[in-house]
Amino acid sequence: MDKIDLPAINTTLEAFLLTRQWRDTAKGIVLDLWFASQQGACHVLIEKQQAIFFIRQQDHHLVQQLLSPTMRITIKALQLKNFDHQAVSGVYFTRQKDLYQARTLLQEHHIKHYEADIRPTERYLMERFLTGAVTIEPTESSVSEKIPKKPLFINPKISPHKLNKPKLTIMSLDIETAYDSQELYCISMLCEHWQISLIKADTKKENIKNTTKIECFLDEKSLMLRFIELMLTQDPDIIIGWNVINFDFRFLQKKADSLHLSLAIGRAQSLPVWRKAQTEQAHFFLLIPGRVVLDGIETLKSATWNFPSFSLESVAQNILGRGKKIAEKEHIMQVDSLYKAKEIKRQYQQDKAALIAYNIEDCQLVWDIFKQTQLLEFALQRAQLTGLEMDRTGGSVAAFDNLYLPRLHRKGFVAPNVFDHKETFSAPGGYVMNSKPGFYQSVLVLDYKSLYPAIIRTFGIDPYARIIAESLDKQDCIPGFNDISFARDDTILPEIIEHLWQARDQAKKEANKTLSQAIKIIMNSFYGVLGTSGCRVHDARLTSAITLRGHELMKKTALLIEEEGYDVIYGDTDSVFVSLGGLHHLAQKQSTETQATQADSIGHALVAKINHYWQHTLAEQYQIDSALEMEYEVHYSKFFMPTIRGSTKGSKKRYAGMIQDKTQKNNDKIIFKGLESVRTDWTELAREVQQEIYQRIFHERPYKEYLKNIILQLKQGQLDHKLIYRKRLRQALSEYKKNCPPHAQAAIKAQNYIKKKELKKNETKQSNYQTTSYQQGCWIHYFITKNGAEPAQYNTYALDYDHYIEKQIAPVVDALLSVFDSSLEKIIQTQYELF
DNA sequence: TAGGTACGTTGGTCGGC
DNA sequence: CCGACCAACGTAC
Repeated sequence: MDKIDLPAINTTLEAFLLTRQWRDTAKGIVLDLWFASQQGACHVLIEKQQAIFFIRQQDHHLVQQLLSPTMRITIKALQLKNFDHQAVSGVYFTRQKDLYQARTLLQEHHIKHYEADIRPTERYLMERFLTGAVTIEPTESSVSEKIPKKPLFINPKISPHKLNKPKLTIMSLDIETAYDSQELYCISMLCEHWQISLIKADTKKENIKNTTKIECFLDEKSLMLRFIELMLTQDPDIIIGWNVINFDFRFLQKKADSLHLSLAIGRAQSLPVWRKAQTEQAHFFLLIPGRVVLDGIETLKSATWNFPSFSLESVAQNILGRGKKIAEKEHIMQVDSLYKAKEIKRQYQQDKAALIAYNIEDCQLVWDIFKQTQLLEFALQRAQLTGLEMDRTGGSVAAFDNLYLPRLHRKGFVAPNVFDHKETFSAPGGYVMNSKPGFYQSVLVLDYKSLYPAIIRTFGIDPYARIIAESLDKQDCIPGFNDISFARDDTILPEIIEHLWQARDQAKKEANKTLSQAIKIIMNSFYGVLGTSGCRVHDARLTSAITLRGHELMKKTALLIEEEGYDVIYGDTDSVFVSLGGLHHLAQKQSTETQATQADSIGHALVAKINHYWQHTLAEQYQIDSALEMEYEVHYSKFFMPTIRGSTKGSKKRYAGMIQDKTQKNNDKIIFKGLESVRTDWTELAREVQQEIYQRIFHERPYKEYLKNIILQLKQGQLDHKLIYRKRLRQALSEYKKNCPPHAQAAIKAQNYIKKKELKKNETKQSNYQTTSYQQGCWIHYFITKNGAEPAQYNTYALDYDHYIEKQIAPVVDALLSVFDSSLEKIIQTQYELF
C-alpha cells in the first residue's frame, strides 16, 4: 500500500468546496463534502446533523401529538419570531426523511411551518457563512486512516476564508459517436500538461499517424474501462466541455449501463448521481462526487455572455477567432444539417487520425474559451459570493436565501414560506420616457450606476426593515410607497448590498473584471428576486418601492438637465439621453473634436450637479445618505431616434448612435439598440442593409446607388442565401392553436416532407433521427416563397422577392430615410424612370 | 436545481364592408 | 379588402 501522505495534524488547511451531499444514516444525517486544497483533494464528513424546521409556539402540542407517534422529534422554544411577530419553536429530526414526512403531515392538517425546504447541506453551510473558500482545522480524531492517499476528515472545524486562487486540476472532455447508432468512436481528455485520445480501432489494421497520445481498443468495454481508470488517475477537480452533461456524460452513462459497467468516476470511486429537470423533459443535472462539471454553454450564459448561436463553432469563432476542424459552413448546413455528423462517421471509417485531431481540437477550443473568458474564475467568484455550487446556473432565489436567511435569524426572525404573501397588485417596472424622434448631431448618455441596488441602499428597502418599521415611530423610518416604510437603522439587504458594492469598487480598482461582473450580476438579481412569488420574502410593495422611487428620480433628473438648458430626448429606467447639437438640419457646423471635448465637459458637469443634488436633497428631506451615483456613460457624435413605424410618435428601446474613435480617424463605431440589425429573427440581408445604410448616412456618403444595386441583385436571385428567417419554436408544435405563425408553419411542412421521404425510401434509421428534431426550443430556418413560409432545408418554391423588399428592406431603410423625406420606394422609382 | 417589467414588430384571426 | 385586436418573438434595461 502507498504511504499515506497526510497533512500534519492540527495544521490548518486552506480549501475550496467542490461538491456537497447529504444522506440519512442510523447515526443521524451525514454531510459529505469534497474540497480542493493545496495538498490535493480532501474529503470531509460531518456527522450527527439534525434536520430542522420551525413552527409557531402555539402549535407545539398539536405538532407533538401529530408527529411523535411516527418519529423521534425534539421541539424547542426559540427566541425567534415569524413575520407576524409570533414566537416560534424549532422542530428537530434525526433524519431528513422524517422531516419530509412531518412536512406532509403538517400540510394536511394546515399547521404553519417555516423553512422546511432547506436541505441539510445548505442549512449547515449558510448558518456558518461557509461558501467556497474555507479553512479546515483537523482534530486528532478527525483524520481517518481507512482510505489511503486521500485525507478524510471527520467533523473538523470549518471556517469561512477569503478566496485565494485555489490549485485546481482541470480536464477538458469530448467524445465522438455515430449519429445514427449508439456507437462510441472516441474519447479525448485534455489537461494542462497531458492529453490522450482513446479510440475504438484495431492497432494492427489501422495506420494512425498523429502527434497526440493515442490508445486503441478493440471494443467499447475496454475503451470505457480505460476511460474510468484515467479519470481516477488524472483525478480532475473540474471537468469542462460543451453540452458535456446532457450529451457526453449522458452518452457515457448509457454506454456504461448497456455494458454493465459501473461508471465509478467520482472521487473515492463513487458513482455519478443523475437528477432529471422537472420543467424540461430532456434536461438532466449531474453530480460527480468530488468533481465539478462545468458546461461551457450554461456557464457562459450565466456570466451574461450572449451569441447569436451557442454552438462550439460559433462561440469559438467569436471569442478565439478560430473554429472547429470540421467547419460548420452555414451554406452547407442549410443543404444538409447532418453534414458534420456524416463527416465524423466518414473520418472514423477512413481517416481515424483526422477524427482524433478533430476530437482533441474540440477539447482545446473549450479549454481556450474558458481561459479567454476567465469562466472558471467567474464560477469560483460566484460560488464564493453566493454559497451556491460552482456548476449552479440561475438560482437567484437560492443565492438570496443563502445570503439573507442566516442574517434574518440573527435578527430574531424566521422567514415566511414561499407563496405565503397573497399578491394584491403587480408592481410597475422601469420608467421609459417618451422619445423625441429625429437625427441628432450630438447626444450624451448619462446613467445611474446600478440604480436598483443604489435605491435599495439609499432608501433602506428590505423585507425585515419593513416588519420592524411596523412598530417604530415615524421619524425612525424611511417612507416607501403603498403605505409601507422601512426601519432607518436596522436593515439586512441594504447592508449586504453595501458590502458587495465596496467589494466591487475594490475589484474595479484592482482591474478584476471577472469579480466585478460577478458582483454586478448578484446585486442586480436582488430586485428580481423580491419581485417573484417564488421568493419567500416576495412582496410587490417592496419592488414598487424600488421602481416608483426610480420613476421619481428619472423625472427629476430630466428636469434638472432641462434647467441647464439642454434637451432630454429619451431615457429608459436608469439613463437619460441629452441632445447638445440639436436636430441635424438645424445644427451648426462645428469640428467634431471641439464637439467631443465640449460634450465631455458638459457630461461631467451635469453628472456632478445631479449627484450633488441628491446628496443634498435626500439628506434634507429624509436625513439619509445618497448612494445614487450618476455617471457620464457615452457621447454619440451622431444619433438617430426613429419613430414608431407608420406614426410620428418617437419610438422606445430602439436607436442608433455613432461613437467617435478618438485615436483613429474613420474608425467610428455605430451602436445599434433594439433595431433590426441586432435582432436574430430578421434576415441577414435586412441586418446587413441596415448597417450599411446607417454607415453611409452617418458618414454623409452616397447610398442611392447601393440600394438600387441591392434590389437588383435581390431580384436576380444573387442574395438568396441571405434571405433565411431564423426563429425559435418556443412551444411544442401542437400548442400553436390560436394562430400558426410562419416559422411554425415551416416546421409543420418540414415534418411532412420528412414523413413523405420516409415512406418513399423506407429508410427508418436516419428518418427517426430527424422526426424528433422539431421540438420546443429548436431553431426554425425558413424562406418566404410564392407558396408561403417554407423550411429552408427542403424548399423547392421560388422565393417571394417582393415580400423581402416590402417586409425586410423597406422597413429597415425607411425609418432613417424618412428624416430626409426619402424612402426606398422613391429611390427605386427613379430607377424605373431611367429604364 | 422558480430574478423582474416595458416595448416594437410582424402576421394571423375575425368581424365589418 | 380593411382595421382592430392579439399571439408570438426577441429585445432594452
